Amino acid sequence: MENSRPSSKRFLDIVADLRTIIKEEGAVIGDKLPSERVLADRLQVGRSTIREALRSLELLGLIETRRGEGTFLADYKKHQLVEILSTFIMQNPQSLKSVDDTRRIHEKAAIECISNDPERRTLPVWGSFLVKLRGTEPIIREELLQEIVVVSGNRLSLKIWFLLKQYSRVPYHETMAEDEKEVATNLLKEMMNGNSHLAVMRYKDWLDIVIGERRGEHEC
Amino acid sequence: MENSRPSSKRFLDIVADLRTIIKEEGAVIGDKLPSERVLADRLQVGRSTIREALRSLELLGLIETRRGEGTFLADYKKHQLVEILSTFIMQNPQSLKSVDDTRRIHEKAAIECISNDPERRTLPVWGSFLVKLRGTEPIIREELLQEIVVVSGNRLSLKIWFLLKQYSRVPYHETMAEDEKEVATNLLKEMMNGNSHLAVMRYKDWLDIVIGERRGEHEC
DNA sequence: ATTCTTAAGTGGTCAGACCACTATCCTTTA
DNA sequence: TAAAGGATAGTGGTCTGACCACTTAAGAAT
Repeated sequence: MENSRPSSKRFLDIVADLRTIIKEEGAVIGDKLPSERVLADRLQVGRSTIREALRSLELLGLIETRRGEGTFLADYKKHQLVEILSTFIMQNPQSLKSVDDTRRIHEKAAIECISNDPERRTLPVWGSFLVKLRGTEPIIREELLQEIVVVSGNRLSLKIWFLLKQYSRVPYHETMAEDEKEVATNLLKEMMNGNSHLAVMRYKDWLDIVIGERRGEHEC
Repeated sequence: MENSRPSSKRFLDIVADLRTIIKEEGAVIGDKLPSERVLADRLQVGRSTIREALRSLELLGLIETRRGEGTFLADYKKHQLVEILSTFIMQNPQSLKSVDDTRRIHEKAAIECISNDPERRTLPVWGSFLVKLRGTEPIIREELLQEIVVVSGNRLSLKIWFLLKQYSRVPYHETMAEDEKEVATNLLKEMMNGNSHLAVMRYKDWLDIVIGERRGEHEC
């Protein structure tokens, strides 16, 4: 079975075999996998080969290992995909602008998504935000944007957004000023009305307030 | 240096150390890395630990190993971790949709960016594409989109797009049909005219052709 | 019944030994 | 001289066995 065409890279076969085992045993997220020694015996390979395969899957975020306990199926919805590449491929974070621009791309897309979806744009959470914006309580900037990106429903986009937020120079953790609240209110209203175009314009107004400069530049 | 806070997973530290070595030596794609035995000696760890790290990076497609020759920096743009994640992570159709949606977010943003930038939208490369689209030569789908994302100038967005393209189920490597060429032509024209709104609409027309279904859904 | 000790099981790491393969140098040969 | 061939060193691929650090749970002592 696993002997079909043994490639020159045994550990790659093991990766495939592990997939088979997981599937056959119907393992669910959080379940414990057989120990390295058991796997080595069952697949008739050395333990080091098993480990090379497991470590690869671990770096991918597919499994999780705990010393003294065992190996477990990880929640691959939180794949470290982006993190790995952010530390390896994207070794040139010299362009903070790229980070900010990309973050805005996702924010803008989320706003449009919600505006165009009758269900999402009528969620009660937006009404709650409107009330809070009218009040005097301090509101952190990222609260609103995070809710927007979350509600848009694209988990990968959300993941990327969270990552970029960390690298961003935009002061997302600060509270909103009064005029800022007004712009945010307009943004929400346009979004709830399903007018994605105007909602995006209000979003850009808000950016102007937060950042100050940059208007008229190409907005990439 | 590499002894700063050794985590419980040594091989993860090694992964980081390898990144440092690659960076310091200014290694470029195709360059040869030090041998496993040399690395083990230099980083003061066992060879198996080095191998676990290297195998992880190999599965990610970041390096390439050839028995008898050595380990080389791979071209991450082409390698196939597609297969791995499509069999592990991407079993969940929800994840697949996230990938496709996110990829479209970046494509759409790039189109808007270029449309709104007088310099970028008048680049001679678009004229070349128009000519090619009029001709009978086969054109690969991703050629045009890749050029668009490249020209948009956001390197981070480009890297994310490259990554997502690998995971995507959309047949980007196929050639364009005749009616497809017409839509692409319209997309380019609107973009060159600076009409981002219409350009995006043509882009969505193109998506309809490529994928077939999905129209009227909320487009996130 | 509680606490403590112990043993078994697990992942983490290392060292050494082969094997298979590749490239290179160097001898042999035509 | 030039080509063919073979020995050799270096590389990744794999296995074995041995520790270590840690967790868990069974069992002993209180």
